[in-house]
Formats: sequence, C-alpha cells, structure tokens
Amino acid sequence: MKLLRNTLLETFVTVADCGGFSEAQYALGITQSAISIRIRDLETSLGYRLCDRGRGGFRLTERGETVYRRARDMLRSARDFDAGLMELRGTVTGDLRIGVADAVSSLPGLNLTQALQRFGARPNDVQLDITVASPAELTQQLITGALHAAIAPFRNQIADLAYEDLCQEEHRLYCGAGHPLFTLQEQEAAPQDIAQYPLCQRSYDRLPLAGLASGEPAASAANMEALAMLIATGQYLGPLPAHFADAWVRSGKLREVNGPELRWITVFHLATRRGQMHRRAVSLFAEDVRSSRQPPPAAPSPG
Amino acid sequence: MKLLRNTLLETFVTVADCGGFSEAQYALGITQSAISIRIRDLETSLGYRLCDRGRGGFRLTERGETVYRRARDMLRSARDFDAGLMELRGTVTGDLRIGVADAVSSLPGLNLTQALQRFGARPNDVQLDITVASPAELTQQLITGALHAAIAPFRNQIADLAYEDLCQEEHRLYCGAGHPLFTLQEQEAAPQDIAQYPLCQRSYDRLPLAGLASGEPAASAANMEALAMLIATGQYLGPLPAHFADAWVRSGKLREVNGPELRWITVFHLATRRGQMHRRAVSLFAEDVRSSRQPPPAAPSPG
DNA sequence: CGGGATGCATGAAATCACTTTATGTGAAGA
DNA sequence: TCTTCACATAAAGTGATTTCATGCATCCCG
Repeated sequence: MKLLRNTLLETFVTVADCGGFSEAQYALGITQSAISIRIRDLETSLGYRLCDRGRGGFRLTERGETVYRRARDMLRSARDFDAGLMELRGTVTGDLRIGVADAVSSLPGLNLTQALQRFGARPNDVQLDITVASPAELTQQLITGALHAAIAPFRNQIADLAYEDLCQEEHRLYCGAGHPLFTLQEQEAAPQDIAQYPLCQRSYDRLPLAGLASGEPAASAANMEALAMLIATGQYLGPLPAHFADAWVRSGKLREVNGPELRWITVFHLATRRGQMHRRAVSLFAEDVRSSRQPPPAAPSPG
Repeated sequence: MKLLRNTLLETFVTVADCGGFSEAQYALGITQSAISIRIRDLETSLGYRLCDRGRGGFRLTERGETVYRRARDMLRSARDFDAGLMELRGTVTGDLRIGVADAVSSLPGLNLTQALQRFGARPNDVQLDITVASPAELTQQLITGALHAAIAPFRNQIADLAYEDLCQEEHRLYCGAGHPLFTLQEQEAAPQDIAQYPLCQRSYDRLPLAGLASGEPAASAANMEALAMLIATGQYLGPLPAHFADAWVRSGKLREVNGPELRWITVFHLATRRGQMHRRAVSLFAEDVRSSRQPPPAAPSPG
C-alpha cells in the first residue's frame, strides 16, 4: 500500500540513485519517456533544474543534491508512516532497517542469526534491510531515521536514542606469523616489550590501549577482516575480538600476545530511536534479539 | 504547490476537523459524494474503519483517532517539506506558524506588531498563523512541529529547542478596589501584612512569590485578562505585568501594592526548534522579531 | 405512525491525469 | 559524416476521480 507517497519525488530519487533516466526505467518499471516527463513536471513545479543530463552524462545540480537528500529522508519517513497505519490493522508490515557492527555474526553472547530466524518466522510482511557500518555511522543513521535499530558497541551514547545492553565482547591482543612475539612460547610479554612494536587498530572505535599505544597507531583498518590481515602480516600488533580471532588462531595465522592487562571488554548494545518502538516490527525485532542472547560461556565443556 | 500530499489523508483529516462529510464538502471544495468515496477508499486500503457516520452522528473510531493525530502531524511536516523545496527557488513560501504568550502585544521591550508588519512587507507568499497559549503548551507544539517559532517566558528550557533572549517583563503586585490595601496611601505594605491576604496567580507559570504565598493560591486564571478581573474583584492580591496592568491602574480599577521585594523580572524568549531555521520564512521572521526589540525605557522623556 | 429533512452511499457518465508508443533532437565518438 | 546514445516531445490510449442524480436509513416532529 502506498498512502503518503509522491510519484515525482520517488522518480527523482530513483533516477539520482541510478545515475540516469535510462537506467532508472528498469528500477521504476516504467518507460524512459515517462521518467522524462515526470522529472520535467517536477522541475516545472519546483521552478528550478534538478539535474543536468543528456549524452554528456548525468549530474545533479546543487539544488538537486539538496532536494535529493531531503526527498530521500522524507520518503523514508513516509514509508514508516504508512507502515504505522497498516500495523493498526494488526498485521506487521513495512520496512525494517537494521544496522550492525562488523563481525557481529560470531559474537558469542548473541545469536543474531537466530534472532533473524525468529523474526522471519513470525507472521509478517516486513521488508528487511541490513547494513554493516561503524558505530558512529549507525548512530547517525538512527537519528535521521535511515535505520530503525542497530547493534554495535556504542561508546558515545546520544540522548535521542535508547540503548539496551545486549552482551559483551572480549578483545585480546594478537600478532601474526613473522612477528618477534609470535615465536615467544607461553611466556607473557612485558608491557614495555609490547610498547616498542607498532600497533594497528580499527580506524573508528579505538580501544583504550593505555600505555601501549605511543600516539597514533601505525596502521588502521575500517573492517575487521582487513584488520586481521594487517596483523597477519607480522608487522603489527593489534586487538581483535576473541571470537573473531579464534579461526585465525586455529589456522596458525595469528597468535595471542599474553600479558597483564591485555584483555578488554566491550559492551554491545541494541540502539533504537526513542519513540520508534511504536512500530510493531521494531519492537518485535527487539524482542527477538533479546531472546537470542546466550549466557556467557561458563568455560567450554572439554570434548 | 503540493508535492508530498495525499488526497485521502487530507480528506480524512478535514472531515474529522469538520465533524462530518457534508460539512467538509465546503472546506474541501468537492462534493459530499467524492468525500464518501475517498473515505471508503482510505478505509479499504487501511483495512479498518476510521469513523462511524450516518444520520446518527459522526464519530471517529479508536483507530480513527490514532490515524487522525498521526496524519495531521505528518501532513503538517509534508507541507513544511514542500515549503522547504520551494524556498530553494529563492521565494519565501509555505506556512509560518507562530505562538505567543498572552498579553505579548503590549510588552514594552518588543513591538510584535512591528515585527509582523516588517515580515508582511517582505516579498513573500507565506500563510501566517498565530496562536496564543501557555509556555508549556507552546513548548509542546514546537517539539511536534505544530509551531515554527514561539515568543513567551520559557522558564523550563528544552534541549531540542533553541532559545534567544528577547526582552524583560516586569511584574508587580496589584490589588483591586475594595481590597483593604487599596486605600492605603503611598505607604509600603509590610510582607507580613501582605501574606495574610489571599493570592491569585496564573494557573501555569507561577511567579516565585516566596514568603507571600501560603501554599496554593486561592484563585487562578489561565488568561491574563481573567486574572486582572479576579484581582479587580478586590478579593485577591495578584501579580501582573506592569505594562499590562497600567491601563487598569489608570482607569482606577487596580492599584499597585508597594513593598520591598514586590517586583519580579521575567525574561521573554524567542524559541524555535533546532534545525527549523533552515526554513527561510522562519529565519526571516526571527530577524524581524529581533529588529523590533525596543531599548528598555530610559525614563520617559518629559513632554 | 407518517412526512419531511438530514447524512451518507452508489451507479453512470464525464473529466482529468498519466502512460505508452513512436519519433525527434543534439552531442559524443568512430 | 554516420552511428549511437541519452533524453525530449507528440499523439493516442488507459485508468482513475469527480460530479450528477438518485437511493437508503435514520432522526425529528407533530
């Protein structure tokens, strides 16, 4: 159902996303001709040009950029509005846009796969959309309404959002084959030993490696897999979530650096925009996430 | 221009406002027949009944109430969205909904009439809408977007809103003809004398009459004119803005009660929702309000 | 209990808006 | 120069909306 929509604006946003009229005709399911007319009509009623187009390429004008951003956000909240009205009927419909931090799938305290299964098993007609991004980006998107819920370690919490503790993640320090500490057997490395080696970190959300990091890390990566590769080069020491590094350790590519104070705990949260919970799809998903938490592993049972 | 609108929802909101189909046909400018069809279509696509109607009267259903509130708010922000796009053209259009505290027109530090004149003299095509309400109500309406700007003494300031000092208002204590203190000539009344008489106050936004008020005021009024009438009965003492009480004093209906600590200063603010200033109509109005402030009267020049 | 008035629903015809089909235009590239 | 590409435009078809005319149920009044 589409109540609060506008064909012209939707066309414009899709065209901007597709980067041209001819490409957009497949996304919109109408002919290029119709798109041309719609954009012309939109420009006419606005009174200014939204994009330069033609054989020379497609480009939004400055105003077009502004209109694009506003229209995209507005259409999103219009979809949510529609979904809210539909949910009064009792059914659960609309978009559910969730965002997660990276490597969240192997988090020991939370079985997100199970949560998604449970949500999908409910009688609903919801269009799921999952994004992976940094906590800062997730926060931004929650505020604008681009996301309904997000799961990540939110170090900086915002008053406009509601946070709920989900589980913990343990970070440890690792080195790769070829690193001087890699061959060190069983012994603990002293803090001053460690401090002399270059570190690598995630480009956002740095752990407080107090005393270790001498200023800026020598290398950084936005992605967890990429960070692990950096460490595996043997050139850097770097922190990784234990659950994520396990596979790398088992395959012999990484090795934990033991030492005092070399383990950190990060708390994962479920964040939602306050007042967003009235969307049933959102609150149901939150419920499914909660019930998919797993008790912390009380020492792995010896096989 | 109307870009992001929905005929069905607008019809429903208008019908709800008008309290029936036949009344709404004049407001909407279409026949009752068309209204009937629109409401039916809306109900069909939503899947539930919005209102009971017929010769037996018109009444929103419970869901209808919810849809009404949400639709009203959504349509308002849709109008603002449209206005924002139009303003990119350079013209100033759309709604400008402002709210003021009561008796703001005679405020000595601010010539609101002049501000409105200046705004109206600008080349614009803005539909003005002015409401009078209590500071608390104004705050609420600013948050929901029902108002773009408000002028009042905002004692409790909210983080979501931006406040700007405008001017001060002096409150004094008054009594009416027939009150024991009314005949007291020129002398000051002692605090303990005053404390024995019943007080009346505004039902919201009470002044800190520390030491005077023995608990709750004996009477209260939501409206300044009403409060003045209460005082004029001679039964109560009560605070009023000096500029407002002047006319009453001159006509002999009220008289100031002199005494130590019997004058209070209230600060008037211009409040807007943060991020609302990008609407040009709003920022222009704010400018006009600012430039219509008047320096505090440095003792009236003797004629 | 019956007549008139009121408030809404419905069917058919008219109107309006939007889409497609077919073709034109102008720039880039061979 | 010729072809291709990306969009613009005209004409005609299709579908959705509106009005007009009328029907139905309820309420008011005597």
